[in-house]
Amino acid sequence: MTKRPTIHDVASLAGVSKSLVALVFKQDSGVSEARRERVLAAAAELGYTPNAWASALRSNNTGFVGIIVADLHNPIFTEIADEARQTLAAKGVFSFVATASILDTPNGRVLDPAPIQHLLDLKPGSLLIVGGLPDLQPFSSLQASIPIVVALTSATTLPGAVSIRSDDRAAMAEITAHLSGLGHSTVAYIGPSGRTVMDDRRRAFEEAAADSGLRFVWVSTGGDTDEAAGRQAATEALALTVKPTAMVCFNDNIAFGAQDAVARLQPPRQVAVTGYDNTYIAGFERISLTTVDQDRSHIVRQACNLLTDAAAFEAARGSALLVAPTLVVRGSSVKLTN
Amino acid sequence: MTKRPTIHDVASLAGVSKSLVALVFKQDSGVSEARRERVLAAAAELGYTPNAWASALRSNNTGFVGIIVADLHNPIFTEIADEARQTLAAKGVFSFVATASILDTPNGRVLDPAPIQHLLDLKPGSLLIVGGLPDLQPFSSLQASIPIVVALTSATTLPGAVSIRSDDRAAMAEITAHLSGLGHSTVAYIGPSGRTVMDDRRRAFEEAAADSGLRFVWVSTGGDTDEAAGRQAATEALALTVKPTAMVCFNDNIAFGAQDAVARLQPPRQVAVTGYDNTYIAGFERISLTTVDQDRSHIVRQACNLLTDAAAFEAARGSALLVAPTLVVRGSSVKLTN
DNA sequence: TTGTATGCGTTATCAA
DNA sequence: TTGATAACGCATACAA
Repeated sequence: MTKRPTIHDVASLAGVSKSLVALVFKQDSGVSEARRERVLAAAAELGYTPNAWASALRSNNTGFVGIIVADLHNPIFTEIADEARQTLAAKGVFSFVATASILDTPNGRVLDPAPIQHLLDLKPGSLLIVGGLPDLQPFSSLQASIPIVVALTSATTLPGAVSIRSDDRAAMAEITAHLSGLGHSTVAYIGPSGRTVMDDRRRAFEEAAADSGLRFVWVSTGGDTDEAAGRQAATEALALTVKPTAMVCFNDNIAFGAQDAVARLQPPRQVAVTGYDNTYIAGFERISLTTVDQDRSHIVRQACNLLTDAAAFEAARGSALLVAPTLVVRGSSVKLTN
Repeated sequence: MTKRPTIHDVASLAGVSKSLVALVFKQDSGVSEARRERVLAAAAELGYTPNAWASALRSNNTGFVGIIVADLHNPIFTEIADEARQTLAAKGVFSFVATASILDTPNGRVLDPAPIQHLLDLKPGSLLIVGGLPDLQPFSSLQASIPIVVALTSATTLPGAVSIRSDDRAAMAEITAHLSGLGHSTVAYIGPSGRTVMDDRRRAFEEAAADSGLRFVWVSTGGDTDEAAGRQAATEALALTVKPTAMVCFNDNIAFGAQDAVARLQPPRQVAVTGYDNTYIAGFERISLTTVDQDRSHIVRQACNLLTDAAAFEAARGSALLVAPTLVVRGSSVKLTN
């Protein structure tokens, strides 16, 4: 194995001290042109690149952005993470994505501290958390020292963080208005409970549904947010004695499961389904899911700005930014027929 | 900010030397029960966890598995990465997922070396690469020193690595037999070219199609593998003078795009579509995509075994393991009607 | 402008 | 069995 060249190797090849090499790779000024070129040439010859983590160990600040994805299975999480990574890269800021790991224990779901801790050991200059985590405890001691932005959920237990999410009340008002306009009067809400977004969104639905004069029932998916849980809960909802003619789902994944449940109905029956997130799948012709667009790029832009501009973050610290959602109407929200 | 406790803090609280604390956290034996308990108690009180990267710096070996995901947009990549992470965690092995970043340059697509380099700086004990990368250069100097496993593609430029992928020839033979059994005789292949899996899979299709006596045409998606490229290429294919009655797609994402193109046909016309990967989306009732199942869990199990068992890896070094695929027949592969 | 010394949190080596 | 010391690759204060 060819060992990776270090600052030491470059220094000895260029015939200078290690400090000088460090200087060349840090600042623009403070080193003479002649030496700078010698160092750069030596570095190029050896193929040297700085070891960012060794430097982090020493300086306690690398300036990179740590990105934590709550769940790889939800496309909107990976899309946001990926877009953030690209946006930051365009600004010349490096980011590192880590995925959270949820452990199923007898006491319920717990956040595995290890992957998080490992990312934090890397000493990120700021942190972006995408999606809801069972537990924000590992970050509580950090919120004073680095900017933390939480996207797609609110960070109630992290008062020093900034959260950016779409306005659920506005979204649910649009959805219920849309459905009642289509003639629906009995609607089921299919979604989980337990964490902030989950409960907030459901309550937002319930208020909006009441305002629109809809009869509604909530069928829980437990703590799950995937299509399997959606399929199961929707199947239950469709078997209720007071049959809902529309199902409003917590997110797209659950809605896809609900669509499955509708497709399997015997005898066939048309039931409207709506989602939340506008993942790319919702736009497929065969899916055509009416859903709420969270304005991904706006969320990402805002998040990246806060993550890289300390003053902007301080000004926003502790606030919960709401982004205006848009209802994307597609074929899944069918008109009521009888 | 409360600083994270270090080995130093634990040592002074327990009234022992740092070396002893390190020993306690390293091995089971070699330290007296009395001291071990004192150290453990102190560590618990302070909430100490070792800083893995500082230890990597010194020991040159952390034992963790680095996982590189080629593309977050493809569900099978994230699913494999996630399942590998869980499988390794069950074995008590920590893994860290990094996502590759592809840069669009005038010279075509290039792998951004930075994220890769950063992961390698962490000194993984072994490496899992999920999906095809434009360039395996950054790993060439590494293949002698640590086990590298490449999943879902072959590593032609990395002779020291082990690749695990499904048998494209077997899969394509099944697909073409299935389609010709349904009465199809003119089939379009929708897929990219340029990298190994891309070209291999296409050639496998062409051979199988010829063997099955099918007429076929290839409509390229360029270098793209997403649904937008699939939609576009499939639209072209459907407009050909010799109209294909079936479209075999490189992967599920492209197939979803192809399904979109079919759905938009005016006047409506039934065209069979097949995919490759059996992502969870393919199983949705409204999608019902006939596709090739790569036997995810078998691939993951095999990969994780090689990544954690040095002897097993050495025995397999340089080989390309083929996993038997299964054709999952669903509603999208319609019978030929006229 | 350049070099020396020291420390980040850890492990490895060697004595005791 | 335990402790002192050096080193990993780098950054920073300070001296030259």
